[in-house]
This record gives sequence, C-alpha cells and structure tokens, in this order.
Amino acid sequence: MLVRRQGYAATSVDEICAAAGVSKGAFFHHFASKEELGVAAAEQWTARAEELIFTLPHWVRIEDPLERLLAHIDFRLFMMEGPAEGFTCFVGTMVQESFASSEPLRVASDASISAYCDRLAVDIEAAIARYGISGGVSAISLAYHIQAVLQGAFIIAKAKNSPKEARDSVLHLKRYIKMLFDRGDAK
Amino acid sequence: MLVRRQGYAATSVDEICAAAGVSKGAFFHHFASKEELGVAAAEQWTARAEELIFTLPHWVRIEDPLERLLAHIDFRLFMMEGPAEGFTCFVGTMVQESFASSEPLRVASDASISAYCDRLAVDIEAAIARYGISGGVSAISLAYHIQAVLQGAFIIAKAKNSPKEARDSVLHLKRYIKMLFDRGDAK
DNA sequence: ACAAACATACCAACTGGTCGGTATCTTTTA
DNA sequence: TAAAAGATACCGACCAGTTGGTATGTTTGT
Repeated sequence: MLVRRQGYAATSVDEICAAAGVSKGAFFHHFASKEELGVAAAEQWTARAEELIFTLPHWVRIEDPLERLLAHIDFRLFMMEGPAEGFTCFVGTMVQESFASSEPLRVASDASISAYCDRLAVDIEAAIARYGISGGVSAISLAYHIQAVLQGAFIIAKAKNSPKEARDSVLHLKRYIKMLFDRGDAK
Repeated sequence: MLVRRQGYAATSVDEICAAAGVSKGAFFHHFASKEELGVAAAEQWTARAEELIFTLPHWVRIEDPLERLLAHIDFRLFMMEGPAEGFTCFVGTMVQESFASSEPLRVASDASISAYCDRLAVDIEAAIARYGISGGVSAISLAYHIQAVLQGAFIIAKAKNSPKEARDSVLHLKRYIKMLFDRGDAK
C-alpha cells in the first residue's frame, strides 16, 4: 500500500485511485470520505494479517504453544527483508499521524492492533499454562510488548533504510521470551 | 511540536508559522523549504534530547553504570504520561512518513536516533564491563533494542490513546535488561 | 549606505469532495 | 413476459479551499 511508504496524509485520493485503477467518482461512490477508506483499509488489514500470520502458515500447527510462539517470532523476522514498505505495518503508520486528528482512524487502528495482540495472547496463555513464566508476566501484556518491539523495529528499519538493526531488536525480543520461559540457559 | 501530534505532511508551513508567531516571509528567509526546517528541527531535537536525558537529570551522576541504565529506563517510564504528543518522539514520527519520499529527512532522523543509541551504548558498555552480560549481547544492539521498544511503545500509546500498555512494554524491557545482567532472580 | 531580518501580497499546483449525467442491473406491475 | 420504474455503479469535469513557495516591498542594525 502507498500509505505504508509515504504516510496517510501524504497519500492523496487521486494517487490511490490511480494505483487502484478506478475513477475518483467510483472512489467516492464507495467511500464517503478518505477517512472512511482508511477505516475500511484497517479492517481489511486486520483480516489479511490474521490469515497471513495465524491461519495459512504451516507452523501454526505446531503443537507446543511455546515453540509456536517462537516460530511466530521467527516468521516476523523472516519477513523483515527488502524495502521497509514491504514489511511494515499499515495501521502503525496510519495511527501515528491520525491518532489526534481522527478518532475513527485511531479507533480502527486500535482495533486492528488489539485483535492481533488478543489472538497472540491466546498462544502465550497456553505456553504459560504448560511451562509457567517468571515474574508473574501476563499473556496480554507480553503480546503488547511483542507488538511494540515490532512497531519500533519498523521505525528503526525506516530510519536506517535497512532492516539490520530492526532484526537484531526482534532477536532481543526472542531472547527475552526464551528467558521468561526459562529457556535462556538452554541455549 | 505540532508534528508530533498530526504528523509531518499534515502540518502546514502556515500552521508552523502561526504557532511560532512569525510570518511566512520570515520562515522562508531562514529555511529554503519545509524539508530544510524538518532537518533543522531534527538536529535541534537531538540536542534537546541529549540535554534532557543525558546531561540535566540528577540520576546521570549515579556511579554504577547498570543502575544508571535502569534509572534511564525509569525516567522514560516516568515521562510517559498525559497525551501522547507530550512524550512521543519527533524524529520517529517524521521518519515514518518521510523515509521514502525525502532522503534528507530520513538521514537527519537516522542521525538523531543513532546519536541517542551511540550515547546510550556507552553506558551499556560500561555496565557490561563491570557485570558481564549473558548471550554475548552487544552494547549497541541493546541500545537499538531499547530505542525500538520506546518507539513501538509510543505507537501503542497513540493507538490506545493511553500510555498504559506502552508503559507495560517498557517494564518488559526493564525486566529483560535486568535478566541480561543476571539481576532477574534478585527481584 | 547596505545587507540581513522580516512582512505582505500573491501564485500555480494540488487537496478532498461534489455534481450532473450515463450505463447497467433489479424489481415492480399489468 | 415485457415494459416501466427504480436502484446501483460509475464517470470525469468541476469546486472552493489549501498547499509550499515566490516576488516585492519595509524595517532594522551597523
């Protein structure tokens, strides 16, 4: 999506129409405003992410929940290659600009992020149930932390124009998770 | 800064002039373009951050480098209160929109982030020298990880319109650092 | 006197969004 | 069953307002 490269405000409706190969009339027939498109795009993003991360990949069928969680991290790591607009997060980019100027966009972005974290927390919860966790860490808070590291890594990747430092950060995250589940010294 | 609330593209030169109480003519007398202002603002941001984080606070004089590092994290945590535009990062916001469309802005943002991380790595290096660190973690990579968690936490705070989840994420970061330095079980 | 600092008026390009109109598909009615 | 009536999808010219930037003047410090 164009928005991931240049941001929400910098992407004009004309550009979007040209990229999608539709006329401006058609655009405003389907969406009352640019903002409404943003909301719809966020919803579609959520659905696509759910599919791409939690449904399609083969590793989602790993039985052990901790192994599955770590495979998830590896997958995110694997995706972080090439230009940043290829692997960064649409809602993360959008909410950064719009959280104060548009409640609908903020709410839609929040819903997308929350849906991802809630889904991730299910796996984490299962891993905690099986292996226990140190420090009384809650599943949902760890899920949000994972999301935060990823979003932050995206920003680093954009600034550096290279995913190297971003990947290292995700490796730190992986190490942290292993340590939490007492797998730190096993490595 | 206005940019931290609404983003770089969505903040017009007119708005900036009005907020700064100068005329548009004066603006373009000092800066050749909006982009040039962005670069200058990033440089000023770097200087302000250096002062606010590494020079002025009382805790920078803590002798123990690990204690100092943890105090730094606590300070960042302490700052995360109130509306997001009050504690989020200017260059982080700017680079997200401009990394692909403006090399000068990307480079300036990168320089700001790198300066922070390089400075932070000095303290981390000292802490490693004194206490050692598990997993062969490098100081600079941990510094980037800290930066990533903060940037990611800012996005979560914006999406949630509340710093709660963001603070939790920084607490995870603090726990991770303690664990790396073998202070995990001391808590 | 002269340049730097600043202000005012202005511009062409672009912004999100509207509008009148057309083509096509669905439903109603006799 | 087929014409009439209505809805839906779509187009592209157009609009008022805003954008970054400029041209031209006025003030100020030395």
